[in-house]
Amino acid sequence: MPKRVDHRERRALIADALMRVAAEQGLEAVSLRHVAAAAGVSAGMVQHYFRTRDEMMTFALAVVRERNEARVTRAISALGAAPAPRTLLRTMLAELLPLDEERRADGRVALAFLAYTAVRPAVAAALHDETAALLGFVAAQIRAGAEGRIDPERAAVGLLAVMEGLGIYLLGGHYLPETALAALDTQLDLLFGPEPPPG
Amino acid sequence: MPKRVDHRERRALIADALMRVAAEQGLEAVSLRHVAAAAGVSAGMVQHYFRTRDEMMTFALAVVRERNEARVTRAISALGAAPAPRTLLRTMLAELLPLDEERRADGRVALAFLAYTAVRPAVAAALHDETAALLGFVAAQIRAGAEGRIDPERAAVGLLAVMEGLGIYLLGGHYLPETALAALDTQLDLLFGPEPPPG
DNA sequence: CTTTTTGCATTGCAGTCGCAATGTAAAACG
DNA sequence: CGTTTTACATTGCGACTGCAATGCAAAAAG
Repeated sequence: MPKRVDHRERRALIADALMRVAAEQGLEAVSLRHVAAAAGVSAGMVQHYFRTRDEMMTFALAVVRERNEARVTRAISALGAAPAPRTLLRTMLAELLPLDEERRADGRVALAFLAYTAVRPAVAAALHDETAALLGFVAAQIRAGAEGRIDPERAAVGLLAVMEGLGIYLLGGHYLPETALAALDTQLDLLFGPEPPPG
Repeated sequence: MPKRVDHRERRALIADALMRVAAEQGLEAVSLRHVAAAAGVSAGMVQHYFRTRDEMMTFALAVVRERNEARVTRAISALGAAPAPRTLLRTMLAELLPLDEERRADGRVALAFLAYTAVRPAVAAALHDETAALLGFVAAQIRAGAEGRIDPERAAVGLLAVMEGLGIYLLGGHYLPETALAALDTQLDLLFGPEPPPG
């Protein structure tokens, strides 16, 4: 086996370029040649690492999900051991919101993929599992931290929906970041009772 | 002026076909020829009523928004005079969720347009105004109906976000319609206090 | 050394795209 | 009547698309 190169690295390089194109011009502008140009490589090389466009798209979708997962994991582990459920949820959900330009770019790509998968149900299965896992985690936190007034499952569905909806509105530029964060805190107030965050 | 035809009617016919194509295959499949085929007319006729593709897209986007507005207006007026704020909000928000196949199709198109406008900020201004108007209305209802415990503005942002997020998850097939409705009612419980709906 | 496999570049092809140009039929106007 | 204006239909062009095919250099294998 000659000229060993790191396949994952190359694919990640190409996927990065793809996401740059998608964030700036939409998924419809993602073509072999555009991505190649954005990555500064030849179109043939892109074709060498992704035999079809769909294969490239699927890989990029996986990258988006892994990025989000890494972000959440990092933010949570930075909280130290056994944080309060409310703090944990607030940290996690705020991390998932497109509050800075980097996350906005990722969010635009995620939104484009959301519309993409809405028409290709086969690809949407992975997202389904991700939501289910997230939902279970959030419900557990609510169960642990909130008073027993409300059904944790239902409250978790609502809380995740708030996060998702705020993300959409933020991407559309309808709200300022502080408005979205205030709405998120208000939602947590409703679930956990009013509690001014320390610091 | 010869051969008088109703321009609005023709444009609506074409826009209907466009939305059928967009709902089934995504916005990227919306081309002059595809739309013409779906409408059962020639491509030249489409070009006669929309000089550019962008003009056609913009018109279709307006149609989506008008459909939603009409749906909400109809559902609200069916409530009779002076309904309770909570009832009003629940009716309105439930009407905006993609709970049946017709609204799912519209929702897929709306989602596609959302991703579309995320990359074309100039087109997004109209959506911005719509959100602001909706937000003011929801805030007024909350102010009128909920106890003074919470800031109506923030609560309105959260409530709209819940609706939007539930819509996204419903389109992705992550939740059943009854799960989404239960989450919506839970959210209203949080704002207005637990109150079993009559009937 | 030769052989073989891999990495990548280039080229070409069939198809689709938006859009302009052109043609034609028909109806209102003078 | 003729003229003009509207409502389409058809054709064609340049640009772009995904993708297959082909070529070629370099490095590992024997």
